[in-house]
Amino acid sequence: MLVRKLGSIARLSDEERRAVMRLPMTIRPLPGGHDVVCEHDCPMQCCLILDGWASRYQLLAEGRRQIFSFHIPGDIPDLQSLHLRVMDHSLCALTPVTLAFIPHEAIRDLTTGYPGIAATLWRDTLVDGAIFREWMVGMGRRSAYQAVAHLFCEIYVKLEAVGLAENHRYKLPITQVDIADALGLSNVHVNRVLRQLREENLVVLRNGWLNILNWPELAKISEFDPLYLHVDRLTA
Amino acid sequence: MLVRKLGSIARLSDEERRAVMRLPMTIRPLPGGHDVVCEHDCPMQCCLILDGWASRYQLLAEGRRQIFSFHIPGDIPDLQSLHLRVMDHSLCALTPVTLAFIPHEAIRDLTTGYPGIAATLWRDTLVDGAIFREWMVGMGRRSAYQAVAHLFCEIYVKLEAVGLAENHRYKLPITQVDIADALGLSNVHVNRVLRQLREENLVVLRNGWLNILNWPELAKISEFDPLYLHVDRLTA
DNA sequence: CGCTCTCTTGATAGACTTCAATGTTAGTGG
DNA sequence: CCACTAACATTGAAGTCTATCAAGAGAGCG
Repeated sequence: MLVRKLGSIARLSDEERRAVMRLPMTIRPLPGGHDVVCEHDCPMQCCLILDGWASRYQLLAEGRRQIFSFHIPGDIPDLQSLHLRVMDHSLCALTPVTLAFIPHEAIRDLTTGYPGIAATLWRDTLVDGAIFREWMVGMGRRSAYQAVAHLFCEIYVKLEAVGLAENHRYKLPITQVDIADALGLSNVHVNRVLRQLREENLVVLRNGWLNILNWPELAKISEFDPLYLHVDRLTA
Repeated sequence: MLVRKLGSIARLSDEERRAVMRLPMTIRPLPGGHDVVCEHDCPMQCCLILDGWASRYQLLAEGRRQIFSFHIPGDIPDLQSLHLRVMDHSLCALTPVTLAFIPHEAIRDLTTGYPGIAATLWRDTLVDGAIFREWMVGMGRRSAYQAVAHLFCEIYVKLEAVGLAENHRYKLPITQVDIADALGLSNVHVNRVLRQLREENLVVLRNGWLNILNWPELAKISEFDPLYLHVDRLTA
């Protein structure tokens, strides 16, 4: 899985591929809703998502919550702990997940020995940052309607890039509250936006499945430009 | 300058220090308001800010703008171009700036030869991302009042960390429009929030100088916790 | 079957925006 | 030294988007 992920970002030499394969991993399932790491933790390992969804978030006073990102299989959502000792946010499983834990030390040895792999992982954190910026645009300068549409576009492109979605349709195992906390909205308003999107025959979200009925229009109204996802590396 | 910056993040060995000193640089001044790199550019160099302020931003339809970050001397605001070919946002000088341009190739050679330096720069992009996340919290889950206060706290800590501010007072060479575009607000509302902060004897912004009159209270109302800036490395 | 979680909808309220006008400051040139 | 300009800051009034509160409807689960 990791080889596949890294290979999708940059070409790996055979030697690099073997080195990645040698990484020690502890595979462990975790039930949905459970935290993987919490704010203020100082983890000694990173995790690779083999199956399921996760999200990074932070809790604030009065029950407020901000979700920073959604993660899908192939992601390493806590790669930052490799170089930042203390977690400044938490990571939780949105669904039951299967995680492969890799000790920091092993990753550090790998990146020291193979600068190309270091660059590839580094690039991953840069894309991570690019997605944060795009979410900032959504919260700061887009309407709730556009923001929700944009999120659905983004998730589709990410899922499709790793072969987990096609035909503008995908499993979206998150609640409306999650969407609200990701976009800085209230759950009530998310519900209304979803209804509007449904009534306009753009998107239908039902029973955990998202169906994009009119992709061109959805991308247009949300001003979606996938450039920031930088999935173009190999095709460019 | 670069040595100082990197040294403030992690200890450099003498050899690493010498390698950094050998980096080829082209120093060039730029007038305020000018773009350094634009969205869709494919730069072949990064720039280190020697003097002045810069900001990263994106323009949207109907004159909307989202500012992603403010940068001060010592920052390398376009480090992402090292690994992401196409710029997904722009970088402009907020004030007249002095920039040191370093070719990508030189940085790549450096990071390949010195994994410790690679890790240090990588860490820098991780902190960059952490700041984005905190801004997301501000736009998504904090009131305008809190968000403005939080921004002032953040900038102070960043400036103080590089010795450019003390006594809870600093030069803030940005307009209210800039603040609005950074926080996803209107300039009118920023003005009102500033008035409120002034009337409550918390912060005064006048003639480009920011004066924090009551730091503890300001940090408290904005829920400011500097953990996410990760300036603790050497002291921890 | 009852419990809990999530979704849905209406009514009301508040935060923030937009529009528009005026005041202020700094810089420029006569 | 003063008029003139341009950019930035300030204020009021009106409007809109989104939040909050509240209540009911489904859906999944032991």
